[in-house]
Amino acid sequence: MKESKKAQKRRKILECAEEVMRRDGLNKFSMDAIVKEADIAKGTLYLYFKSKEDLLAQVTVKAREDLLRRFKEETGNKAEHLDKVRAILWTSYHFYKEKELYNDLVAYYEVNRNLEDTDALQEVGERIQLFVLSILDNAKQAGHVKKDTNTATLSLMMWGMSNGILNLIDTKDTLLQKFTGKTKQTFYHSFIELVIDSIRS
Amino acid sequence: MKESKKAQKRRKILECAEEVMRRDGLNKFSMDAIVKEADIAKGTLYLYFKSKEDLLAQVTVKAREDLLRRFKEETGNKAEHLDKVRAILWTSYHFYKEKELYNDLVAYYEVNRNLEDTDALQEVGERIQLFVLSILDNAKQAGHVKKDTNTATLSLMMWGMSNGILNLIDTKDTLLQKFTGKTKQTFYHSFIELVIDSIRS
Amino acid sequence: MKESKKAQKRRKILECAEEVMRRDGLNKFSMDAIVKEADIAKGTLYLYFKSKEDLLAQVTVKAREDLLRRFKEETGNKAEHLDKVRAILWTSYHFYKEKELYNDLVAYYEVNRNLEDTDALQEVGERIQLFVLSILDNAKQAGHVKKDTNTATLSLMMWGMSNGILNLIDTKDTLLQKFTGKTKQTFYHSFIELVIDSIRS
Amino acid sequence: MKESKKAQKRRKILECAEEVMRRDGLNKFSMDAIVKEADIAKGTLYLYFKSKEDLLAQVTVKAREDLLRRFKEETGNKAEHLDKVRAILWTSYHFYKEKELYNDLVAYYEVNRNLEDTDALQEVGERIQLFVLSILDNAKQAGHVKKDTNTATLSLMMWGMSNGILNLIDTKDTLLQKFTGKTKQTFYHSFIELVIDSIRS
DNA sequence: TATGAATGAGCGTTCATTCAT
DNA sequence: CATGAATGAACGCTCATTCAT
Repeated sequence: MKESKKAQKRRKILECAEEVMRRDGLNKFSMDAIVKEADIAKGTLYLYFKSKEDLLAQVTVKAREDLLRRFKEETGNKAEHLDKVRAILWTSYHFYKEKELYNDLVAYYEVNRNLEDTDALQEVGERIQLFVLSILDNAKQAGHVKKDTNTATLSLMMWGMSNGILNLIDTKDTLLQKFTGKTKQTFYHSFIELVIDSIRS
Repeated sequence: MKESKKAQKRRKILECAEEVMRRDGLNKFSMDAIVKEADIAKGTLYLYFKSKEDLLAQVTVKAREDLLRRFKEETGNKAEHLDKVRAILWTSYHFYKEKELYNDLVAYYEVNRNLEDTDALQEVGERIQLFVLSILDNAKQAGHVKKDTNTATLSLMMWGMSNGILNLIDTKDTLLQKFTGKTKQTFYHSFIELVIDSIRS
Repeated sequence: MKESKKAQKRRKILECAEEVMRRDGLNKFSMDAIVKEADIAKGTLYLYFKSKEDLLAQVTVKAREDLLRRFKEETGNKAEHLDKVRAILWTSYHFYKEKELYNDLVAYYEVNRNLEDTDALQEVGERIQLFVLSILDNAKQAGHVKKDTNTATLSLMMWGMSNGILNLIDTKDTLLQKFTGKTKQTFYHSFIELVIDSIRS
Repeated sequence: MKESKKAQKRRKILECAEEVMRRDGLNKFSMDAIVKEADIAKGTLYLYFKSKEDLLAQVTVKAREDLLRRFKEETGNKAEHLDKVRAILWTSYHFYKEKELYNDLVAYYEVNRNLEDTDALQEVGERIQLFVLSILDNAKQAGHVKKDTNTATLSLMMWGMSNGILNLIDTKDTLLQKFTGKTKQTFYHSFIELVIDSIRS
């Protein structure tokens, strides 16, 4: 399986790239650092990824795929429909706590508007949306969510809002303490309940 | 009026810097580009701003001050308490549409964790929070907002959520169309009503 | 006395320049630092000194004049001819310990060959040589120095050698300790006695 | 022989660097000039030397190694012990005449106190001292040098004095002519005999 | 005479990308 | 497939000097 060997190496490089990005920051990391971390030659890196931007996009795709997998795991555990919704939001929180890189990637793409989502990037984004949408639709059908809720809109809105809250939590810790006296987790809990309140029937 | 002449030039440079940042992106813009845009010599730029980071911080301060001014103007026009809250959120929206740079700046400082907010930067951030808080407190006192609402938490949460939504609107337009069929404005309207619903008594 | 007022300011700037050169080093100091130290405007500095190089030359002239003055004081105290010669060499040592800048200046001019001695610089150099020469000639005439000593040659040689030794003392302290176990002062003493031994009759 | 090819290029760059330093001066030379002289790209220079300071240190090491090699050659030719000592001093003279850069390098590291000698730099300096010391010790053991001579002290002193004299010769030619009428070589000869006189038994 | 804002060539260094082997 | 030496444009920043006021 030559095929699998190549894929394996690709995965290894991707993991090293994640590590380097986490360590050095999305604005500072260099291709050199990745090459060193992965213990490969400069040219080899360009054999697998055609540019720095491409590598960044593929790391992002992987991160989003990981997130989707976690969504599925965590919602699978829950019986109640609204708990599944809560699980989605808490997973975003925990995912960010474990691998803050993910949220950096989101923000990075937002700041660098001219980096347009690649096809693969869009595709996994859509898969995430579709999954969240299915959770919401089921909850609605089961009557646990207001009849007049536009689930598609809500699905996207949850994504936007939770990213915004996570960024705030991540960078405005002092302000958070000073104004609310709450921990990050308590603050995020308040956010989740605000969302749930506004949709529950 | 020597004073005013220097201040005038400073303002001019700041405006050129804004333009360049908008055009080239916060991660890509160069001091050279600003120098060229402002039609001044390299050294002159460093006469007014001691480093690239300093310049960035001062542009951010200016943007936040502009935002606060707009908050005051727009809430001043409204009679109803909840309309004042709506005005805050709509102002963020319009402000971003006119000067999308502002939201990038917010996110930028969030992505670059080790760029610590300067004193001036923090101070204006707090002034914004305090202003929004006063609006919410008044609304609560007047009985238009639920008794059990934690206004300080809400104030911060509104900031986080609206930034997240604005980023999403800005970068995921295709997704927005595909999933909801809504315009940016309609989508943002839904967001505002979700917030209002969850706080009104 | 407008004249004296100008001369006074010139002297003040010169002293500030010395201070800055001592503090920041001959290779690192900037005209800005001098302007700040002397509390004058940039343009004013250039009113008194036509360039950085000119300023450096004039500081050097002043340093050499100070050295010559000290030579005269210290040799004046001594009765014995050979003690006067010793006094010359010890004065170089103490002068360097108090104002190491002097030796830096010497070295600086040596490293920067294309900085040619200005007329004023040469002139004070010659005055120093003539003074040392007169000390040596008197000692020779008094029979305390070998008859066949070429005093002019010796005078220059003493200058060269003591500068070399002072530089070595200044920068190779570790080597000095490791190889000889001597203090700077003891080492310099050995040097002086080597010189005296080789000329005394 | 990949190894040798890299070493060869390193040597070539080192030689070009020497040439540029000689031409432009140790305080003025730029990395750009070296790149141009060696006809390589800017980045290539940094592939071989990690900074300007590193390059300077390595050029100095090379110069000192060359000097030591010459010391060994020239002393090897001589039968008499004192002629070996003379050979050391004459070698310094000739070495400086051929590659005046060497003495500048010595002085440069002395002027720039905070450029600490790297390990390699110190090590070759010590090797030189040890070699000279061995010459002096042999001469002493053979009874050609005074019994009470401290050879370690003398070894260092010879280094210091000859550097001082060479600098003087190099930069005070006019003074030398005017005061002594001697050529550089004759003057240096006088210096050597002064040293020899003061140590011979 | 004194000022200090303005200049701009120049610096050391980095790094994404290429290509001959 | 893999290598890693080589590239060179671009970067943020400095500073001696000038000149209009």
